[in-house]
Amino acid sequence: MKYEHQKIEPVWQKKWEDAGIFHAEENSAKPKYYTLIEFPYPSGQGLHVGHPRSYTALDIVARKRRMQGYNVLYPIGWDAFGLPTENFAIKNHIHPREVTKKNVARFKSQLQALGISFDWSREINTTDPGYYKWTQWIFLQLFKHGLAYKKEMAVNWCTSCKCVLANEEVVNGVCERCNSEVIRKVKSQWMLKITAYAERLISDLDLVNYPDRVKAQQKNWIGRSTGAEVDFTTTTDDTLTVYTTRPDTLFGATYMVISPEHPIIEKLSSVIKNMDEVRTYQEAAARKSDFERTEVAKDKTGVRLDGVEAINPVNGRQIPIFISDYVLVSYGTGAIMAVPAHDTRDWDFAKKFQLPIIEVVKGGEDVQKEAFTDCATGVLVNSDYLDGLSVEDAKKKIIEKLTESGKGRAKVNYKLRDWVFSRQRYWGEPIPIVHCPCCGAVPVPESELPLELPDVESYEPTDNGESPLAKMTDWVNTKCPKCGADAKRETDTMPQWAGSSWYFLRYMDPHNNEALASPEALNYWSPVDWYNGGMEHTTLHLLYSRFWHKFLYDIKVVPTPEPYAKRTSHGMILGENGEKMSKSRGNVVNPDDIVNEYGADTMRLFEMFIGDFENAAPWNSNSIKGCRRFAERFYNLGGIMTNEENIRPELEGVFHKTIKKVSDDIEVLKFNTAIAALMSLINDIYATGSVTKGELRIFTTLISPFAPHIAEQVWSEKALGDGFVSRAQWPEYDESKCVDEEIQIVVQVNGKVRDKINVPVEIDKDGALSLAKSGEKIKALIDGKNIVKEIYVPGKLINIVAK
RNA sequence: GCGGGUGUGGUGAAAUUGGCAGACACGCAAGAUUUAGGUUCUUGUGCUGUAAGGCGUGCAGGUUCAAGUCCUGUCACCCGCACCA
Repeated sequence: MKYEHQKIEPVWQKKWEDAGIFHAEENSAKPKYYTLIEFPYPSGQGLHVGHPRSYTALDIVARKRRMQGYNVLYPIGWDAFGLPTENFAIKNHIHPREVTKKNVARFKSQLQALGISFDWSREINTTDPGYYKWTQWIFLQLFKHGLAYKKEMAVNWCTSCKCVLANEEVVNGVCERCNSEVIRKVKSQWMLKITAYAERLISDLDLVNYPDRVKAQQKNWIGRSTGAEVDFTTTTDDTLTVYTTRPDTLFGATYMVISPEHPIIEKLSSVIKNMDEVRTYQEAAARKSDFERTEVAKDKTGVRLDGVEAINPVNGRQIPIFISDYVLVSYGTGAIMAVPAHDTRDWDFAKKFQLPIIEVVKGGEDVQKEAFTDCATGVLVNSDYLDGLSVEDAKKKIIEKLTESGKGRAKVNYKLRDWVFSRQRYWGEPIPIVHCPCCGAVPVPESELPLELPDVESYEPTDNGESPLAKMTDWVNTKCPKCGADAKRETDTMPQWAGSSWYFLRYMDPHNNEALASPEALNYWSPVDWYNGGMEHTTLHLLYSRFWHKFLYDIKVVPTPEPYAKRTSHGMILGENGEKMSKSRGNVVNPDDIVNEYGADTMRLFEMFIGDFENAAPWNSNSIKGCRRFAERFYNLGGIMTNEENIRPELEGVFHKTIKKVSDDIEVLKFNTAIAALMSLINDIYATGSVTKGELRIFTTLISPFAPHIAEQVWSEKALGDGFVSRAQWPEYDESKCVDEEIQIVVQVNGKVRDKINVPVEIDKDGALSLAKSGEKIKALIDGKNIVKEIYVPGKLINIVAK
């Protein structure tokens, strides 16, 4: 028989589906294991070769767990709301629902052709009203708990999508999706108070098993800093509060800077003599996009407020106040005290505006030439009662003093900002809120959920920045659920991140109409045991979903404080030229072509063999052949099978070692070396000219998570066991059989390998040494020399140091 | 600037606590079989040298009997954040 993947793969896929062997069991007595991959956005391009890297990896884990006796949940669904679908719909005048349906069908058939052991009976879709009913429900709970609020604010506005973007969606000042310019625009937006969870989002990272780089990146993004707030009074008797991480340098503050948007400017407009100049600067700053504002970062600009000064609370000194766009309104208090001697940005500004620079921390070079910013070594000077203290001690002391006098307090700040949650778009979950002239924002009653997306004639966003839903007057005009007065529905929709912030919960109980999932299902399946996904989601999806989950934990909907016990991350698959795959670069590989030509098993083996799972790897069409050959060599083993059940003695050691290696490597994502070990084993088997039935059974079981179709085929053709190999038991190894009786050790002279000898494993130092010295090569090298030292590492080497 | 990562043959890459650098695979070369070609099999394949030997994990030092691995310095590239006070 010849190995024909086109024939066997669809057969086994159908048999698996018919037998439902990958369905998670209800009410199972087995221990549970929940493996999760990031559900795909069903784009029009179809599956990318990057998708199977993650899916196959956790498929291997899921298949191994089933064979180890676990009740495994490995689900799949569609993150189907989103802009590309909507844009395609607009362009081609098709309803986004139809586009989604088509794309999902294509993705599904592509995934099924890969033989991933998903439980298709639990398939979900975020655009399904039965699903987004609960997305809306969660939003209402957030609203009721004061964590969803509406706010007039400057937002990121994509000029092409005509839509608000979250900070996370703006990359280098342009829209992450369409690369168009993003400008700032003041609009009323729904916000989610993720900042209320900032502290726990950091501290609870201790509860989970994530890679350090993921934890570091999340911490960095949340950006916790400790310092103090200090109240400065002004010559007009107003108060200006600043935030600083260096309260110890307060005596060195020689001016203040507030952001151009700071509200005190309006308050002081009658006092400020150069208001025209101030207004001009404010307008210029407002016109700048975030991008421009950071592009020209190094050149400081600003305007001094003429007619008002601030008073330093520790020494009563009057200092000028500037406005400058290097101070951000969105962080801290939107105002800073400037200490040019010890802050590089303040130093630049002071030099440009010829402001005094007073040294208050000694230890650096001349502060007139360069700011001294090191906190670890300096000693305080020119600072009254702080003189002589270290920076650390001075911080404590000044905060103490400020607190006593009521002029300041310790303060923690975060870079993380609240989540801009509304989008002026059609293809998203409607926000279930009614705006009533008397009652304000009123939640749609839960009994009326889902609030379905109405059909509209045109999905184009409007030029004034309103959602296409605003044109649907029949839908928009409604009654206030509270007082019955005429009211209007909220017309903004939720961002794509909404549906993906809780989808893993829905898989636990996907058809429930009474709750997002039953408490029993949540208790049994929570938390996700192993979640694999891309690094690009670390500060978006992963953070958002941790936030939602923590909120659901607080209101006692879910049983665990963290959603994912373990997170791992795959590297990208790059084009053959080492660049990111993209249409414009012409280096895209279509997974369908690979599956057709080489088969799903070869595709799976190749993607796992390609390199370190966590690092990026360039595609290499040549290497696929090696994996295909391996698959064929495995299939051909059937042709040299004998009917013995035992493992032959000469292969016993290598079999046990390989079982151990493959078992261990899967747990630590070393799929490449697991496959290498299997290749090596098959080479050893071929070297003997035959394979016993017992040996082939073990080999087939070991390879089955990687190449399941061909494994099933060999399992059934050679009658290796009952039913499916996918239901067989994972092989065990015997530690004592992993150790060889005779081993080769290396003999070094002065650290250089000169000889190799075979010794029994239990040999002692003297025995090994005398054996080593009896070799002709070694004899010649140490002859007539003084032996200074002899090192023996059992099982490894001997090193003779001779002079 | 801050945080994280990478650097090893012609190529993708391996390498428990420091202990044989290059497993496994691709490619290449020679041979065998079959053939029209491919497939399959065997052998070889880090560089250098006829050989013995010498050299070799970005670069420069250091520790050690022994360093890809530890320490100090340095270069290059990649990813994330970035006027966050």
